[in-house]
Amino acid sequence: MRQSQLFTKARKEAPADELAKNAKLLIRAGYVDKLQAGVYTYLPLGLRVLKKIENIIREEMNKAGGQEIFMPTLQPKENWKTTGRWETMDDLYKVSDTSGRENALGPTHEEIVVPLVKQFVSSYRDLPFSAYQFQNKFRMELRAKSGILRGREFMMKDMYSFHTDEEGMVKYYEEMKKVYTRVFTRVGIGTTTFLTYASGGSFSKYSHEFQTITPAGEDTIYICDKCHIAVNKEIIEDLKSACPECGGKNLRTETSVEVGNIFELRTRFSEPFNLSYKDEEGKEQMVVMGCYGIGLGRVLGTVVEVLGDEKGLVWPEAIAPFRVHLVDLSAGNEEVSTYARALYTELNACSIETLWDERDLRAGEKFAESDLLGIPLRIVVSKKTIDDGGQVEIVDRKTGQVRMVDRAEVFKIADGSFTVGLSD
RNA sequence: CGGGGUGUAGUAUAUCGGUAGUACGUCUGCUUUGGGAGCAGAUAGGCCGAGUUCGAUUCUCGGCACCCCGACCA
Repeated sequence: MRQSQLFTKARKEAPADELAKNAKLLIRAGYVDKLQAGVYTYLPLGLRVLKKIENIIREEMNKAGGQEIFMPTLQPKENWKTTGRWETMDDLYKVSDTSGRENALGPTHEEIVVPLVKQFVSSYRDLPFSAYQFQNKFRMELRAKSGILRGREFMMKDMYSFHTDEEGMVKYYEEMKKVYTRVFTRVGIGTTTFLTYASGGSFSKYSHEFQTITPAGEDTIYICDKCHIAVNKEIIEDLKSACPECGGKNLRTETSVEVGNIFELRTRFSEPFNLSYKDEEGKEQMVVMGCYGIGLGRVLGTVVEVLGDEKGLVWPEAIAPFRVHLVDLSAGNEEVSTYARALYTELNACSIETLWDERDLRAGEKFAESDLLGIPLRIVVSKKTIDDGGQVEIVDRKTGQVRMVDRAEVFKIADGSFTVGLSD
């Protein structure tokens, strides 16, 4: 994409009232726009990142056998009455239309997915399976905060699994722990994200959260480095400050943000909707459920919190909006301009996503903005690089390492065999 | 929801009970071109409502919005 055609523009300064690093950087760089507290627009660059995160999650969910669906936001009051949550869920948005009909704006989708699958499940032969979706959730947070980390409307992946018995559900649940670990590794926060024991609420003994260490978080976790797991604040007392896996008491305290969670729902929702099946003997049994959530915006914001530096955003390759930022310093020089255009065309031909900054601006401005945008590899083309024997300069955004390389070498990026900053 | 803070141009800010100033941005022109460059010109602002006052952006009250702390967060 040509940067001159991008309708958003980077700003020099962040809004004064934003304190959260993720909000400051994402707004400055033109990735998101705040409409109101906890409600954000994803602009072209931000949406590209969000979609990449979405696709990684989609791949992993599909691998785990998940079937993608898309359920409505507008949900009839009756469904929520059935589970009792119309009254008990404090952060439920309730809307009524001119006919007086009341609906909930979905904060989660058990109330929808359970009646849905009830239509299709009647025998043990129909189980198990899992269904998931990417959907905007609405939660009336009394206090939206921390930029995009805690919003009132946010994109979430929610998956629901259905099983004949607890054993099958637990097996799948255990599998999902691994799937989630893979997701967070792939989006670039693997080393700072911990499977965390949390309170099971009304459903089971424990649930599990995925917590990423960052001072921007609002949770406290206790990490057992030996087992590479953590325990959250709510249950650390119950566990007598010991690791639930090895019993060790040598736990490290960290501030963290919850990027995902998995719950054993068991029959909490199958009961009220009477979601049952006939077993091998023809006996009626309750379907056993699990559910698995990941907040996409929160993952994006967390990556910014963890990796962003004083110059701006820093994206892991897997979720960067573009792979290459082609900084063209031709400044009206035909030779340089032609060279840059040809390079851009070739990069596109190799399917290397490239943002070409062909705007007529001074170099300093372009570099500063390039740093802000955080695209992993910067390729600089200028009079200087051309006079240097037709080489280009490649800069690794993360490490700041600079290398002059032969032009042909640039295209090794296409098959991943070339990365700046790695050993020579 | 309890407490605290802040509302002035697109952004960041200054001043003031009496014509609202600066920087950045944006627009025009010229120069410049490896770290947010220069010159000239232009553009654009007092959150909303009520009260006090000859006069309110400024003082008072109410509302709203945003940020922070707490509570809450299947």
